[in-house]
Amino acid sequence: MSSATKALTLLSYFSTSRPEIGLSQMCRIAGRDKATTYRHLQALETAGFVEQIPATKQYRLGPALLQLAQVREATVPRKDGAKAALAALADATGETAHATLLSGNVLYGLCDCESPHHSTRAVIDMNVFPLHATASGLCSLAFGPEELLRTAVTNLEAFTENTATTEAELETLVEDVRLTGFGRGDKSFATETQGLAVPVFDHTGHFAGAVAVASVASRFTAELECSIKSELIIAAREITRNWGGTIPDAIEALWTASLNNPTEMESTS
Amino acid sequence: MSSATKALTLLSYFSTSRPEIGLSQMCRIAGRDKATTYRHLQALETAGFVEQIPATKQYRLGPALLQLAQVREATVPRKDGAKAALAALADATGETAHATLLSGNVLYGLCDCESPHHSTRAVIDMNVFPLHATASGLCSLAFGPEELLRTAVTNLEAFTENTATTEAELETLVEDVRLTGFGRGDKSFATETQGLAVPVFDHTGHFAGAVAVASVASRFTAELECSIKSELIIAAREITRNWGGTIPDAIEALWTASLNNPTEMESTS
DNA sequence: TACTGCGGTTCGCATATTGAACCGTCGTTG
DNA sequence: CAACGACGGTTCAATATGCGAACCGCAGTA
Repeated sequence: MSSATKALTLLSYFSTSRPEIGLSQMCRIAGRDKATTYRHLQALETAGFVEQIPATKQYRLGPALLQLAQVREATVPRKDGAKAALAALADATGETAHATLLSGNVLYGLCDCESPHHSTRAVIDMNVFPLHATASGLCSLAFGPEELLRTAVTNLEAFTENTATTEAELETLVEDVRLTGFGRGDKSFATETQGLAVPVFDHTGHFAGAVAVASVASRFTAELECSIKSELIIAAREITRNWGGTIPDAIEALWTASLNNPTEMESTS
Repeated sequence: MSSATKALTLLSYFSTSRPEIGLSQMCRIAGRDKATTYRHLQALETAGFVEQIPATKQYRLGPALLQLAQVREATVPRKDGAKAALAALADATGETAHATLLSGNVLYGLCDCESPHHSTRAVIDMNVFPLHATASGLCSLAFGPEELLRTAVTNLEAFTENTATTEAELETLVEDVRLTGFGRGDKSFATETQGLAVPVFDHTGHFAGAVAVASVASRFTAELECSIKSELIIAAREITRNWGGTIPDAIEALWTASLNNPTEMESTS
């Protein structure tokens, strides 16, 4: 791991739920030496990727990110194209909706949207989505590039007791996604959440990412699932259109079949 | 310069006008070795800060930036607070408006807004604003931390023949800003543009950045200048309020005086 | 006063980083 | 078509660079 990579990974520890991190705290989180961490934070600071709050000496994400994100959006304005569809999806289902973006072998969270409909809701606070344990990740494995599966099996971390931890388990899950057209995360990432995802495609015609709904497991019923699936399809079409792609006919057919005989499809898993 | 810093600086070469950069091109721009640049780009890629377009092998900014910028915005939503005011400013003046943010010793562009009023207009395409050559930069030197001037004089690059290139020249310019409350960039950064800027303040009560209007030199008249100044003051008050700060009374007084006897003030420069 | 945890610094060692040189491939051109 | 140059990517010896244990001063506190 290059030292540049090490420095950059520090950034991923910032999140909306933990926006400010002190030096010692960062050392503990990253599991690295204080001097090293300090130098890395300094490097990040000179580049404007973090800034130090003078009062508390804590670090937080810096303004240079706004710059670069702006350039990225101006060049590849995918986030804009997803926002409206996600809002509609969250509103229609009453659950948290989010979109993910595959870049290389990594699935990044792009944008998420909570619904105010319930007081309890799933909160998306991730930068990178594990491929083997989330509905979006399984979608990527099912419809993304084939080599993705090879990288996924190298890290089958068990997030819950439902996480697939063997290559065989994972392959059955992926096969199920290929049959139904829906990625399912049945408490496989967090014990309280139930995820459903569908793939989206970009102008190259390839798999580009996924759009998903994370529901609270305790209120997840067959009716809700059916409703979420319908809305997911609408959102996937919308986002795919915005990104200049089209849903492959094969997948549209899967969705139709899957919605018409849900029980038969579920029995295949 | 740490290798992390070196890798991070590569990111700053991306801009809306140059969103995709190949390996060799990046080497030339950065003036560094090919192998080194390649490794740096790889590190950036694994961190999601750049991604490689499979078709052309060129690199462009990656999706991880969107993540982090989102967190930054959620934590310190300054851009949102400036957007509306900038739009109003651009609309009222018919010129390009922008806001800058001081972090450490560097003045970053935060957000800009072009007015559709004229067919020719100033285009803001900078990540970092030179302190000695822009209206916003002079504002920072005049009202920001004192040590800023020391770092500014270490790089007095001449962008045009009007750029201040000696410490003495720069100090007269800064002194003028301190007397009038307005930063002026009289074709000091580009030969065709005329900038006017005022400082904005954040919740700490310190100088936080500047809001500015960049006009096309050929249509810059005394009337336009007066109009821009009035609108700038309105925008500065608005943005400062949004950032939780207040305009120091001393600066409000400068503006009032400067607007009442513009000729007398100009004679001091 | 002694103790703890904090941000920040020092310094010798060893490892990760460096860049000249090299490779295979592509599109161009005489 | 073969020679050419530009490109992305790789190798390897040399050494610059990053590393971390130990240390410093400070602030809170018991």
